[in-house]
Amino acid sequence: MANHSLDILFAALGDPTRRAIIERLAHGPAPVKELAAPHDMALPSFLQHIKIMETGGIIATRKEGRQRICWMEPNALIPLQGWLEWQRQAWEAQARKS
Amino acid sequence: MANHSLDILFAALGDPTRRAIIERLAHGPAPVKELAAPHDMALPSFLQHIKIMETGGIIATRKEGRQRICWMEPNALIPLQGWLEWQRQAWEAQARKS
DNA sequence: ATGTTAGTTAGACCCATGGCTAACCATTCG
DNA sequence: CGAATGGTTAGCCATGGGTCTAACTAACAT
Repeated sequence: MANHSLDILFAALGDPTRRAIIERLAHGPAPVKELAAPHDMALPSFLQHIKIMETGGIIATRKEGRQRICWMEPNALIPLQGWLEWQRQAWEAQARKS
Repeated sequence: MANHSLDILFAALGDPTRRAIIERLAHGPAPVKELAAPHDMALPSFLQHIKIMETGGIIATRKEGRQRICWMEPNALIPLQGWLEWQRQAWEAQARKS
């Protein structure tokens, strides 16, 4: 079961900066500047993370004046929950047999 | 919230070979040879994946004769489910406000 | 004792990732 | 207009991840 979208999603969440962005956006949209503020990192480096999550479908963005507003794509993480749940159930089914 | 263990867990699941190993082990323990069989890959490369998951606490292993048996560490993935669920709830709480 | 099986260790290689600076646009403010 | 703000693009660099081959060890089979 080589699922390319799981590759991208799991890899995206493997970085603490990106998880922090998600944690922030879960509470509502924000411009790049505000998202970047807590991360001691040059803006271009930070923007890279934004782009990774946008192309991965985890967040979406729109240009508004000179700002770029970012927000969660709330269903993006469902495949991950699905996969994890699947594993858990497979495990429990086999554990019950022994 | 820089959680190092989430780093390791998410990164581990970002690789399709490693997810496949988990999917297999969810159905019960197996020796390295059997795990490696479906993966067109040299044994040392494959062993690397095993080691990553073992040090990440996702699987455990024991030497048995000349084989090494691997099995799931069934609670390892709980932090991931926890984090995902947390995000989902944060999102829903803020969505309700608008 | 010899050969075969199943891992293991060591070393090398390549490319993707994550970070930087410098220079450049586009929008808004005074 | 001119300066400041918020992003963006381009190019560089170091590190790490995933792969390989070659050579070695430990256990089992004959």
